Amino acid sequence: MMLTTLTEENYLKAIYHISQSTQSEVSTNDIAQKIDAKASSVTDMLKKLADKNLITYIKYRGVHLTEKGRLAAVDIVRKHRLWEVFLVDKLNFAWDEVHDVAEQLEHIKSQKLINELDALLDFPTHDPHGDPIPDKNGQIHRTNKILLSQAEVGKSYTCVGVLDSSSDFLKYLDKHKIGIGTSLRLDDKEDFDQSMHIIINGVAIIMSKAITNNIYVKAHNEN
Amino acid sequence: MMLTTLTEENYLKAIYHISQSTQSEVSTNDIAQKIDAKASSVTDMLKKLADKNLITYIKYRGVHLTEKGRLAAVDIVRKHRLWEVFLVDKLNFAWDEVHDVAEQLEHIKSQKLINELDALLDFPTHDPHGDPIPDKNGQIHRTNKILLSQAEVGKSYTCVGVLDSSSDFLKYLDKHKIGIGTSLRLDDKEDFDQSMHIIINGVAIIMSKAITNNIYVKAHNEN
DNA sequence: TATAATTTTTAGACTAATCTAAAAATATAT
DNA sequence: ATATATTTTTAGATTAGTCTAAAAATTATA
Repeated sequence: MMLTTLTEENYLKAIYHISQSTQSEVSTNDIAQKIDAKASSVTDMLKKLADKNLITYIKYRGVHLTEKGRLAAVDIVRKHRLWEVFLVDKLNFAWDEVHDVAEQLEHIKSQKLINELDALLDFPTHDPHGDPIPDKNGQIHRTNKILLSQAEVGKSYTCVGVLDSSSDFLKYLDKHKIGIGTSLRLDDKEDFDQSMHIIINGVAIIMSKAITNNIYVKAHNEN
Repeated sequence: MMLTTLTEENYLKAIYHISQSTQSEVSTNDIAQKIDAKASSVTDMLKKLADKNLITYIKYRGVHLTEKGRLAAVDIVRKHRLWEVFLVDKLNFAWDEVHDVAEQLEHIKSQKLINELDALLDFPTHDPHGDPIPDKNGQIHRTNKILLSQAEVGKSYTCVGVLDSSSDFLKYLDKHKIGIGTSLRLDDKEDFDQSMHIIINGVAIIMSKAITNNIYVKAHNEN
């Protein structure tokens, strides 16, 4: 098993995350934007990753991860999310403070470390933002969640995750006492701007589409 | 405050540890040996560290840490030792397994992380090998320990640390149920080879000078 | 104290990851 | 279908950290 450098790992992770949303081939520019590097730098790295059989790369045609590359990427995601749980559950980090530190911790190389951490945290299935934690074999147990913006008026939901994990957005949620597991009911929806009337803990608040588009929920009485 | 790279941190730590044993100026060759690099590479790095005011460096004369450099080095040592405690106390690592992982973890940059880790571990003062953990201000609380080889026949002692932390040596100690906090009594000492007759948990064992030279003890009824 | 041995530094080169600027390929629009 | 715009790649340079080989300085020895 060939060692991956920290930089390679960051590229794999970026390709993985982009391919999650686009489904199709991942473009050089998209990676460049995600990594915050120039497209020319990305091209160089893509050649390197292709040489290592971590991606398939055809000039001008974009890339996708090989199975080997996907496993490597998922392993980093697993570590990232486990560390996030550790930071929140054991070290009193707020959920908007964990990302930068987890970005560093995810690159620590030790199988025993991550296995024991998993056990210490009691084998969590989701990170503090509601994202699923891949298991040891790279399997991801997905919940059938929808965006709050897609919810039906009159129904009740549980908040199961967030799309945007920016600090500003998470602070908004904290301010309104919304977190993973919070129950809410959609009372009404304005046709004009899609803003929603939501009841949380008996309190009514109005959320703009910008907000509801970034909260994942699961309908009550579903699995 | 200027950021230090991972490599710079490793050099600072090496210089710190060497200067602990030698007291005087640290030589290029000693650093090269510790870092496992060529002397020419070390010279290059010394210039860089001197430019950053982390060491004072006079060509051909060796180096020593400035106060700024000492604080940076001690901060890394603090992190290393706290992580070692974490690995042993929370993640079930044996004391001969912690070093390599702690070498990686010590470079994670987050003040909050290390403060919270310290609290989680209940503010430990010593790492699993008995070495003192520097406090937040870089102060080190030293115990007046002696090597077991210097102990007096007939007296009782407590094991407070080890000099050699190699895996082989630590496994030897594990095998004979010797750890930090273990009580022992020096029953006799051979003039010929300085081997010692030690009583541990009522069991008598004989230790060669090679062993007793690597165990730190504190006499009973001392502070 | 002159010579030999050792240590340290310099000079020049290499690798990984990055950049800018220009060229090539692909996609879009008239 | 041709021109224009965008994306991607190439070419060449840069930086951090490392190396080898040779030169310079220091230390040890006779």
